[in-house]
Amino acid sequence: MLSFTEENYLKAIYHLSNDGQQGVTTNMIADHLSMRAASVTDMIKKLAQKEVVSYEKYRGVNITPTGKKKALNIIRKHRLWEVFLVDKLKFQWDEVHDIAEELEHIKSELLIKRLDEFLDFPKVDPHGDPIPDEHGELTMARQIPLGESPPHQVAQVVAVENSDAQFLKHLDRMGIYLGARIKVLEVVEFDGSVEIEIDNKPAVYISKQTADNILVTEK
Amino acid sequence: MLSFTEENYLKAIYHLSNDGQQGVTTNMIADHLSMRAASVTDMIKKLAQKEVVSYEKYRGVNITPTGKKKALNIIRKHRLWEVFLVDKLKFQWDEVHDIAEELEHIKSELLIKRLDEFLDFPKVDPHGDPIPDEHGELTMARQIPLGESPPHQVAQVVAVENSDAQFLKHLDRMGIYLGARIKVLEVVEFDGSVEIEIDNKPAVYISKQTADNILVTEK
DNA sequence: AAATATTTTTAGTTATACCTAAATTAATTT
DNA sequence: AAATTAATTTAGGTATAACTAAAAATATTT
Repeated sequence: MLSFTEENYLKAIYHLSNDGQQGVTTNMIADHLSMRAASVTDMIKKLAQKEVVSYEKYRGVNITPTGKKKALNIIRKHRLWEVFLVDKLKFQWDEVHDIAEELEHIKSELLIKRLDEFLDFPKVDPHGDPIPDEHGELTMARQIPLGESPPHQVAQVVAVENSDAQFLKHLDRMGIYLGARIKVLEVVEFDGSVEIEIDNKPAVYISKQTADNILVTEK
Repeated sequence: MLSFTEENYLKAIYHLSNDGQQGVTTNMIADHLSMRAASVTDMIKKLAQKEVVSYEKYRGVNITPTGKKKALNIIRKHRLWEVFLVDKLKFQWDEVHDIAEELEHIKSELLIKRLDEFLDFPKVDPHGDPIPDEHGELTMARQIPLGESPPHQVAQVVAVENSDAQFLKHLDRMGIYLGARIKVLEVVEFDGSVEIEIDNKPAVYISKQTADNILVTEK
């Protein structure tokens, strides 16, 4: 059984190990969780002893299959609660992250089973991120940053890389939302900003930083 | 701000101080929380410093007005979550306590406001206990026998006058449970039997004897 | 009222999860 | 390859919330 804190570390390690080619470093974890490197080293040892990560001194950590399954289960709970908050309690999709961060640690498999049922087995959360199934399987379409979408082809917003309230507010002001259809007209060489058409409305420019944080799938 | 643990102590003290004629003793709290008396003494000092209880050595504790308000807020959350679990997620009323014990500590006033709305402002939990309002006011609604509930107005089952296994089994078969919403359609002159609608399902008749033993509050 | 029993508190210990400062290892420059 | 820089770990410390054992205060019996 993992503690609240251990669960948060494990989730961070999962998110930071993109495909797990090489180990996640101590500093990466410390940054991500706003914690000091020394504290991270302590916790890594505990997680290694519980066999949810493998760890070699100075070499970073790798999540084990057991750990990955546990991480995906936490993510499943987080995303199901987000769906609940938006679909049932009428929260905005940019308001739900922090609350779900707490709800995801409630311990009851039956609760999650019933919640899933109540929400009619959603496949994605309000940010467009896929919800792992009860076995920890994640099935999803390939997601690419908006700037990499081929020009003059319609793509659909399915997720954001950043759940910052400020960023989400910015998207809202620009008229960009989950499910929006966007056509890239041009990527500006100079600064990487992107000229786009949202839902066939007049073209606008968005910064490279914004474009990088919007994930789309080809339609 | 109180920690998870402090909240649990405060709740225990509230429950143990029936009207607060005299102080709650260290041992009472220790028993109630399955903890050692020495640990309780430590925590009491902390709670006294935070001014949610008043404390005099060897004399037990009394909850302060501030503390009482906080305790009632936690109880409010607990009971609202219980309503959610039973009404929406189809749990049995005897399965929900432990889960609500965790959910009650989620920190978000907005969440509770929205949950209350979503549940249609329930006045009692699935065990028939009253839900404090957002100001910490506990208005125990007047309990009346079902037969005296005004026709065509929804009432909620809050208690039974009779705890006979046979009677309870009968209620169960009829689909009547604590927290059920019942609308009286008509009281039959001839024999006093009552035509009711339970949770908006097709109307049924119950005998006068049964109706007299079901206590409801107006919703 | 003295003796005994019970309750409560104090003092000192443990585990968790964080921290700072110093030491060590690894990576990068020169 | 040596020197410097950066990353990581170790060592030791703090706060929280529990514990045991002993001391002190209160309550009950005789």
